Amino acid sequence: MPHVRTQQIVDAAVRVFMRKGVHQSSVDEIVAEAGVSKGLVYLYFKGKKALIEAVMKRLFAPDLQIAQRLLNGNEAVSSRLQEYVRAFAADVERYRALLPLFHECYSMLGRNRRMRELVADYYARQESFFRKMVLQGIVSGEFRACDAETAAVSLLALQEGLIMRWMMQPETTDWSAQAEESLNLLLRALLENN
Amino acid sequence: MPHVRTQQIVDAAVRVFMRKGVHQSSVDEIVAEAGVSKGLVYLYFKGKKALIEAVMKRLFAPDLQIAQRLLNGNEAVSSRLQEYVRAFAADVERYRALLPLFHECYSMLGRNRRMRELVADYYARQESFFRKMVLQGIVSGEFRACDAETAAVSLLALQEGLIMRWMMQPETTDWSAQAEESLNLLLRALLENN
Amino acid sequence: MPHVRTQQIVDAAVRVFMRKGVHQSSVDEIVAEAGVSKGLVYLYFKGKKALIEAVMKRLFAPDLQIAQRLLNGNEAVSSRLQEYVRAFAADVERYRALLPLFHECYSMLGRNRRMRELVADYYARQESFFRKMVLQGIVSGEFRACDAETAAVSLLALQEGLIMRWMMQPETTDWSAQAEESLNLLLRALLENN
Amino acid sequence: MPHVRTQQIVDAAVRVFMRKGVHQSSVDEIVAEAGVSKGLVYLYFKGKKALIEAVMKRLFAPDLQIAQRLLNGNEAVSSRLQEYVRAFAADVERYRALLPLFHECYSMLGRNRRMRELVADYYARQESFFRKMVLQGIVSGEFRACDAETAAVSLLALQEGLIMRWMMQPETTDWSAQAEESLNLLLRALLENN
DNA sequence: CATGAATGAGCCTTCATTCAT
DNA sequence: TATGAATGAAGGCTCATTCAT
Repeated sequence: MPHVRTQQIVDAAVRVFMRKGVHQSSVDEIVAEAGVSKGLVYLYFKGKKALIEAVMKRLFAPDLQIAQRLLNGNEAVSSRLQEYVRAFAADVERYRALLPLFHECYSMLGRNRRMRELVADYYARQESFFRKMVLQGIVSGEFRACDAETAAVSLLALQEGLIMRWMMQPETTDWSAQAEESLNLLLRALLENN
Repeated sequence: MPHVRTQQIVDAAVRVFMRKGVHQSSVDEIVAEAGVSKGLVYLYFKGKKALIEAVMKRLFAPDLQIAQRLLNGNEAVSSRLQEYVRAFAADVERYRALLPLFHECYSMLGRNRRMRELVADYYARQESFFRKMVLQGIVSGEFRACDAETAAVSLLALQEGLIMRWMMQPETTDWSAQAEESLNLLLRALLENN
Repeated sequence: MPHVRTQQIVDAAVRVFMRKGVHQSSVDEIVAEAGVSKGLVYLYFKGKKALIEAVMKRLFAPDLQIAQRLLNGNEAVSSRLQEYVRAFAADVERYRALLPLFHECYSMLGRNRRMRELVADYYARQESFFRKMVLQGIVSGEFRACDAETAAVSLLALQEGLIMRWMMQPETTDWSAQAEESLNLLLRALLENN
Repeated sequence: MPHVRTQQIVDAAVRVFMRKGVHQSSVDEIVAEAGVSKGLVYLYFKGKKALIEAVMKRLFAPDLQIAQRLLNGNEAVSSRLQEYVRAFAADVERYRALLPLFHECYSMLGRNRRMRELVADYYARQESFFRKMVLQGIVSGEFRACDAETAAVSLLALQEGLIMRWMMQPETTDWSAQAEESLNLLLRALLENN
């Protein structure tokens, strides 16, 4: 799968998709951007749909690395969640041009099983990360004995909602701070002596 | 603008978009659904883009009526927010087939100023509703003296995030309850004696 | 069905198919020949396949008119069959450039149900014509009491086989005479006092 | 030409052509079926056209062995022709999946000189066989003094026509019997005392 | 106001063929 | 001999948009 040519084409597709959106981009444009022939795309991908899926797969991949690292940290869960939010905010900042892409993908969910599985998998992992973090907090006595599932769902929803808000108001200057404040508000509901 | 023919076409467009999505729907299909001629669509709308915008305008409109009513209520803010969540959940349940449509719109935000304004306006109103509610709570002593802006943003983000989650996991049986639990968690961070 | 535009497109398709064959002809060429836009073809025909079917339908149609006329004649069956062969030979002569077309169609029979039905129908009618003629001959005492079915099948086979032979040896000068001689040979097996 | 690799490729091509037809088959499929590399095909054949020609050459080749054997037989010509028909019917039965292939070839005749020569040669041999048989019959007094050429042409046409009929009506159960009946009818026109 | 026949640019995809290795 | 990655021309088809009536 990490074939050099696959990489090259997916990279180009990401760039073109960022510029024009998925539906407005033609295979010709991707081909031109990648510097390969049109036929080659169909040698490595079954069609445009498959290429889109590959692009999304690639875009979803890196987000979970931060989570994995933080899961094994020693600091307070609150601190680690705050660090996560900061890292995530930086990530989103860097790939902000990709946000519309995600929404295009989300809009396919009802009609594309592969895409649905891809996205569902990503969200399951994210939720799992939050749940584990909350459980760590409860076990260590940092958090009160709340329902970890509800907390995880709320944290995830908060994250997603903030991204959406950010997409709609790109002029917000200090998005990272806003995200942290929201997180802190929610943490207040989780912390023990509060 | 509220011409009877305009209405007829937009209604048909909504139905077709629900069935197939915005990009997969052709003007021919909408025309057939509306029972009008193709030329008529171009008499009332400048093009497909304008039609999509009209459709979204219509879809964004009604959601805020509940909010307006609750804003003038007498019960505790917590109760009214809970009621809002229930009403909203019921609404989303009813129009769940439209969710992908919204995402298609969101994906246009970067390249369509009209759409951006439309959506931004909607979110501004939503946020305003939450902010006013929080302020009411603070004034009445129900909520502690927190930052109303942050609270409003968080409530809005929570709402959006939950919708997205629901879209991705349509099998979730009791979505309304889940939403209420998340709201309660956040309320815990806002209530005075907690 | 006999829409003026349909006619126009089918006519053009016949001409292009005659020049290049079915598979070597592109829709663009047909469109250019017909002097209409590409989209129009797809307004009247579901696709290239459907267009080919329409072409064949048209080509099969006229052959049966002669047969119908001869069926109601008063002369001896032998004479009328001879006349049929002459008329048919003239017809084939005129449309000789179309013969490869028929073979292209025949080669589709296994993978195209519509085409199969079309051709089967044509052959059923032809056979019916020959059977009725033979029966007329038997009833009138011109022919001996033979199996009309076998005779019809043989006449039909003879006709098809001669066409094929002619296609393969276009240089044959007097094809009509050859066809008549073959018919006479077969008639010898059918006539009473022989 | 009878190189082992050539054989291997042509064999594979025949199998693929039988499954999908000439035009619907890609070089890739033939290559996969043959288990060789794509480049190799172009090493042994100038292109797809040349490969098709090689395939047809192979398919036309074996049919004449029966004829040769029967030509040297001692039995009555009628009997031998009947035997020929039976053998031929069995042959066609066995290779019925190839019939569409022949029609695809026939449709190329007008635009492919090589193919034309190939087919013409085959038919010349077939006709020659029938002519010799008829002449044997005339010499031996079994047949009346008819025009051997006309008789041969008729026999050949009958054979071809019957094959075509069979291709179009694959459901015909006893094709061999039908063929024999048709032959007998024609023989009636050739036999002396009739 | 209203129609719907007509347009044509543009898209995705296929596939015979080549060539560096 | 043999490979198979790479090519790119060409094809079928869609669909937003126009315009004569």
